[in-house]
Amino acid sequence: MLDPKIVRSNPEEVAELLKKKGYEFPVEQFVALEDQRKELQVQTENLQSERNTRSKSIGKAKAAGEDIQPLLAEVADLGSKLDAAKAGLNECQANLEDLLVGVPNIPDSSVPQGEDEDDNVEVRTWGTPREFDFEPKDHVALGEQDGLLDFETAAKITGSRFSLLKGKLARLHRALTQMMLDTQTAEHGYEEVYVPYMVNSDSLRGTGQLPKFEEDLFKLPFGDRHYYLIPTAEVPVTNIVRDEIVDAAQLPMKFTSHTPCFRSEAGSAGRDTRGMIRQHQFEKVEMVQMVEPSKSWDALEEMTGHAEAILQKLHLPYRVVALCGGDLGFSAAKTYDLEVWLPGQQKYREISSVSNMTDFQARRMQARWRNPETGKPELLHTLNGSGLAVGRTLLAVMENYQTADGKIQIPEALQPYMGGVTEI
RNA sequence: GGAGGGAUGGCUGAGUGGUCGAAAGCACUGGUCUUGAAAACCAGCGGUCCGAGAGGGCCCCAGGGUUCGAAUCCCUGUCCCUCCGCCA
Repeated sequence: MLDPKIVRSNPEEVAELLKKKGYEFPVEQFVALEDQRKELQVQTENLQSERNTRSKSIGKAKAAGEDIQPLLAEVADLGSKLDAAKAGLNECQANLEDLLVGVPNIPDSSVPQGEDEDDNVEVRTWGTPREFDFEPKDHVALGEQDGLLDFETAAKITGSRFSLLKGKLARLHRALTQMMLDTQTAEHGYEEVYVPYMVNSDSLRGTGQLPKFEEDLFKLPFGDRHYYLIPTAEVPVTNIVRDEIVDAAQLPMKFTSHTPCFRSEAGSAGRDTRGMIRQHQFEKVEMVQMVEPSKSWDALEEMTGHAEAILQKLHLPYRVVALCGGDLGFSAAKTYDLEVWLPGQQKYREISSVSNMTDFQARRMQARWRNPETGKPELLHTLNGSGLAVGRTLLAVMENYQTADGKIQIPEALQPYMGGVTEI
């Protein structure tokens, strides 16, 4: 959520900044609601003040043994007036809340202008795409030739957009996960956490998936409410600090977690239907940081490096792109995507996304730290990034490390995790 | 699933329907003392909203209710703890 004070004081300016994200902020509607709120709030608070004063005097009179009947008569209709005022105020505040909770984060000034992914800006590249002296296959062809990657059986078990890995390929998937976790914990200082894979709606509201993006989630009835399968570990991990005030000494908080991710992929019918690129269920090693506000931009660069380190260990060529305004997510102020080279598609494809959410999620979550300089609780900044998406890394390894006879060589960094296996 | 107990400020923890936003301790901040530190002593110290300010409102898990007045009484829900049962 944006800071209501800032929105109130410069609604036009906020609207202008949000245009970069392709979002039209309803200035007039907001200002009208805000004016109404102010009036109703003052009115309600005056009535409350009056009730409090009078009730107190009744208490005093009673203690002094005086007759309180005349005083009771004076407050006779105060209650109903107050109820009416409160009801009006509540409704108005709910409307304002609904409006504000649907407004995306303001993009940072360094975010490139643009509408969609075609306008993203390449920041740097690493490595050189390998030259093949044969026609490289894509991961589907590679995996299906010996039945290690089996989409048909997965479809039988569940449906489309699920995958079944077998044997050494399943192990390679696990090896990647372990290598990523070990790197993030041992080399980059993250604390590993194991978290629930189902979350409540408060958590999703905190990180910004709700209320606007419910159709992207798997929703499970539970008693008289719902739980949701996590679309990313960002949700449970970031919500660790929801409704907390942490000491400055605890910052930065750096967590990493390996979880499955579940996405309904609503609205993506027909896109990336071949292979493991876009699945309802996939694994990811996530990095999350909670930092003091002045440090979040440095943290964004640092975290991007932490994701890059994995690709570098695997010697996978990639590029870093800065997302343009139109391609930025709802909660993000700035995002770098890492795109890995896929020989099967002759394209760079997203494999990680690292974002600074500034105080946007923290405000929704009321995640704060005590600033030693002011002694007051202030909002944290939150960041998250994939380090990395395991399924996509697996297929990147398959395609980049394939041999002419259809085998897959195991990158050196993974061999210790593969029990010495060097080729599949 | 059954039977009980609980939820109060950053933390621990008192609390009578009426100056209770709330004792006390810890933590924190400032001061005295000290070469310095510790200890001791003194003082300060919840959050949030509206307001230029004065000031005012709200918040004792959440939502309802009773009442002139609720942290305190009643109802519903959530979470935690203990015991029994079941269980990977």
